[in-house]
Amino acid sequence: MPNNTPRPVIVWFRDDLRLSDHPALHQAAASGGLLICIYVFDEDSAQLRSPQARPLGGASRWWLAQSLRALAASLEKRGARLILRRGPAAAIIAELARQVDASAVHWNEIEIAPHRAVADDLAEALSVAGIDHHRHRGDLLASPAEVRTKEGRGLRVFTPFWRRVLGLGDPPKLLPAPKTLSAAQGPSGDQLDSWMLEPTEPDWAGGLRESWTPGEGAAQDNLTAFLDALPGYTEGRDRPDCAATSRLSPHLRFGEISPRQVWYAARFAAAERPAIAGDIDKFLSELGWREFCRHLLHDHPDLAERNLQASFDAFPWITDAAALHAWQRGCTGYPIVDAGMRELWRTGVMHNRVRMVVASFLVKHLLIDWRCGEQWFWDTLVDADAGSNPANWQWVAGSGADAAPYFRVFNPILQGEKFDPAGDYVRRWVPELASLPAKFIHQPWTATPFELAAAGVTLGGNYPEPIIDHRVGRERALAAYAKTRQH
DNA sequence: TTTTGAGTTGTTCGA
DNA sequence: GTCGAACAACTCAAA
Repeated sequence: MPNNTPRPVIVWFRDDLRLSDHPALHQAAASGGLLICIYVFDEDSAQLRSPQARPLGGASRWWLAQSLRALAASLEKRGARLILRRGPAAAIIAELARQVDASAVHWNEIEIAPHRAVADDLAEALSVAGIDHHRHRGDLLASPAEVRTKEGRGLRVFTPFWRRVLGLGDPPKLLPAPKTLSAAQGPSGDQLDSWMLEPTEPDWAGGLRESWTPGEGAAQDNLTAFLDALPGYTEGRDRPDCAATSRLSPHLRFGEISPRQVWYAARFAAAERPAIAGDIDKFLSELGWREFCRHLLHDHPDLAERNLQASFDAFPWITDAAALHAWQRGCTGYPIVDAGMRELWRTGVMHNRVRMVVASFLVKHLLIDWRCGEQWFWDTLVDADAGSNPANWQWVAGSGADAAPYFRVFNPILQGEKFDPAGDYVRRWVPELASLPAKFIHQPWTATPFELAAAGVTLGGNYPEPIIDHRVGRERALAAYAKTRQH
């Protein structure tokens, strides 16, 4: 006698913690089966235990926990449930699929080699078990296969790369969030707290909570508010003392919003307001950089490990634990650098302009290997992305694709005066300097003892002396780069 | 195959 | 104070 109960359909959530424009969820819901939604916290698959797939950093773990709560809540609102499991994803999902006699498993692809490899394992296990699987398009505007040179290589210069992506036209149309979901009587899962994603003793996440609301709803709100305030983005985006950036990066990182959604929202805003077309193009090109870095990672899975330009393998990096520590804690004596590093520690992000300044300082003034900086960012950024983080560090160091020329050494005083002219950004994150006049805020050592005393600043006391003289650091960097170029 | 033009984000120096 | 040149040479993409 035939069983009329529809068989369940599994949706495997990954870096796509949203309901709208979610191809896997959309298809699964449309297929009419009863849904089982699952997220697997996977630090156990062999493919994810290599240098090419590092465990999440502390800040990212915190974000993940909040984002999963938000996703679970919005699934429940629509009648479904999020099941949490921990362990090797392929084995766990294949086993679940057999247990519940699933008719199919759906997921969105992650175009990162180790994640693809895990998905390949699952696909194989499901095929053996005779269960359908559907791999849906991932969170890229274009697939790496679509953007190749005539010789079949990936593009390594941004401008031609982005022209090619733009030439492909609009990405696939957006998919609406399913209005209601029919959930299967699902098996049980883990309690989120048992994963210990959030810090307890000490609880250092206070600054993250103050700064962010993870989840799809907040991501959409941020996007709308940002596009409303977009005029002037092209200049404003470089000003850490102004709130001109989109603040979408961690939402994109965890797939709470898709790049396609950002793309269409921006294009719609441009159509409505032709006057801001230039600002829109500039903003979309930032999405292009995310895309570029991910394509680069696709072609170079060891991007976080290995210099893209092999000539840098001989670079004379210095091991200096004390200097690295001073940089990490925001105690270099350069206010703009220290402000950035403290913003990062407190909020899990750093303004883009300041990221370049602190990165240049670590790599060029201190001659510390870019991988040390990349790893620190990986641990402390809520938007730490497997593509963007190493690609941009390599860009600053000069070892990357389309890299900055060696002689581009950011002057931390000049950068501060140019992009934080009144010193508001420094005052916010380095409060011990808050009473200094703007004239000295980016170079407190040039103030007289009287002026320092009046502002309550003691150099070498409550604020450090510069750990290296700018001119000395610059000359030393240029000399080191000159040596590398001879190879 | 060869050639050509171009390449995210800067700083310093001297006229 | 402002402005242009120098800071190198190399790789990439496309014609």
